[in-house]
Amino acid sequence: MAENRTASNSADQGEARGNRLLAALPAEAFERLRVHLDPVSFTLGEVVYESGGHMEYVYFPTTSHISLLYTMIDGSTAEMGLVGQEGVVGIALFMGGETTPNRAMVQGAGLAFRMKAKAMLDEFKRGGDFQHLMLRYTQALITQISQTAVCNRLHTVEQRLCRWLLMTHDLTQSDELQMTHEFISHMLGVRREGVTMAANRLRETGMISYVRGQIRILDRQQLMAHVCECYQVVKDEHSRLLG
Amino acid sequence: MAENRTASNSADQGEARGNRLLAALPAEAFERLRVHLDPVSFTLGEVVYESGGHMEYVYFPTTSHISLLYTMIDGSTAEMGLVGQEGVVGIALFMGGETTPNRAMVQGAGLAFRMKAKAMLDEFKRGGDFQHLMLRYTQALITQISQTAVCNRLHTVEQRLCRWLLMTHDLTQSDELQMTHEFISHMLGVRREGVTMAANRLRETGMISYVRGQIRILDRQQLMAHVCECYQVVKDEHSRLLG
DNA sequence: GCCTTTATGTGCGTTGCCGTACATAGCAGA
DNA sequence: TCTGCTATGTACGGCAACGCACATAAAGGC
Repeated sequence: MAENRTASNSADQGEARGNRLLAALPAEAFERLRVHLDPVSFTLGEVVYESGGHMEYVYFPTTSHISLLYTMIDGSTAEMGLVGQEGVVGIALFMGGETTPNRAMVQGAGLAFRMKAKAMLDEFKRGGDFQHLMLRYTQALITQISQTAVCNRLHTVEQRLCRWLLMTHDLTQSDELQMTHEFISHMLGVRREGVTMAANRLRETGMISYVRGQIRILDRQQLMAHVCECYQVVKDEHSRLLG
Repeated sequence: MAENRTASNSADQGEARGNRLLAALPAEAFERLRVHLDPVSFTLGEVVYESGGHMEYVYFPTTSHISLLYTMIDGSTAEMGLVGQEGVVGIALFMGGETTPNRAMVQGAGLAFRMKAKAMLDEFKRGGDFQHLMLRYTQALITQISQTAVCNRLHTVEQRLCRWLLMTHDLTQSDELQMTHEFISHMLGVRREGVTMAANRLRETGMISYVRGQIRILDRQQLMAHVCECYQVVKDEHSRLLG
């Protein structure tokens, strides 16, 4: 999948502007980068980076989105962040760490544009708009991770499920989300049954519907009314930094 | 307190090397920065930055340490990170965000060296060792925050208390930590009674002793055996990036 | 020495989530 | 159509942490 890149042509790379970070670059910087951008198609569940593994590319998602996860020794997992068209996967490459202790996994199938670490670093080291944008995005991601830390501590599964559904919906081009309760449970770091119970309550009040791995968002307004403050904090901080 | 700075003299600023980030700088870069470094004495509970507030300085702690906290609308709080002599407070300034939604509060009284945002940014924009060091430290901090997110979700109060005591001990020059159960409860985001119960169990097994806001670390080995894996993950990643 | 304040200890009922077990219901392939 | 697999529903006991109330104990002011 990750290998279905075409010969670089401008039609492909124009679509890279579907990623909001790339879209925010001035034309001059984007022109320098576009030859290094290759489209990649991600499938659900695909592992983009393994924890501590070698990172060859950074990825700018357009229609895909990717979870940043940590896996404990006992195998239990929890998500710390979620990256879609508003961000970039692989910040460790420009932060200088080369790798991270986290796994990155595709949570929504779709497209991304990848760039070799070296090409990205060359542009980063120019110290211009690209660097500025990457660092501001990184700060937004830090806010997201921080808020996840606090949210995990202080809010219920039901509230966290609302937040997670809203975040995922924001990164998805449709009201249909393809994911099982089991999958969500690994993201929220809770039991599958806990997700089933919470999802059931959201269904009873008409916020969502679902059957076998197909969740439909029916009433965003009501979800927004139900979610904890964390959702809005992260969103506001993101628009302050990159809006 | 924050105003007891002396006329800049080299004796003072030599002590700035007590901060490990400043210590890791090559002499040439440090020489450029040293005239901008002013010693500051922090008292327990002092607020360094307010959430969303103006940030005039970055701070390089030497003997003090500072908590990064988030406060919910209902007043409940939880810590996302802890910064001492190995780090710097105010990363939002070089990340380009100017502020953050977090509060920074002094958790251990002591010294730090502060630098005006502009002077710091001038050096950062040179793109040399200073920038490199700041970014690598930021990545280490991201790991700490991430691990806190996961730890909050998956581990018990007792395990998290062990982790927090060990982290704090690492940043303190003595085995005596001055903090009440009440204070710790705000950091861990739990009830005061929960801290009392957990602390009591650690005392019964001889790991710590305490009376009225004075905690003494008696048996680090046993604490290490009791803590969740999160402690070591953060420490290892920190040495990988900055060791 | 007494009084006040602050820190810690303890009890009690409740809740959220866990671990486990098993039942049902869609869907796919033989 | 039957079979098997996967996704979801439900139940039960257990435990960790909660909210609340109040008891004790150490330090400090007078």
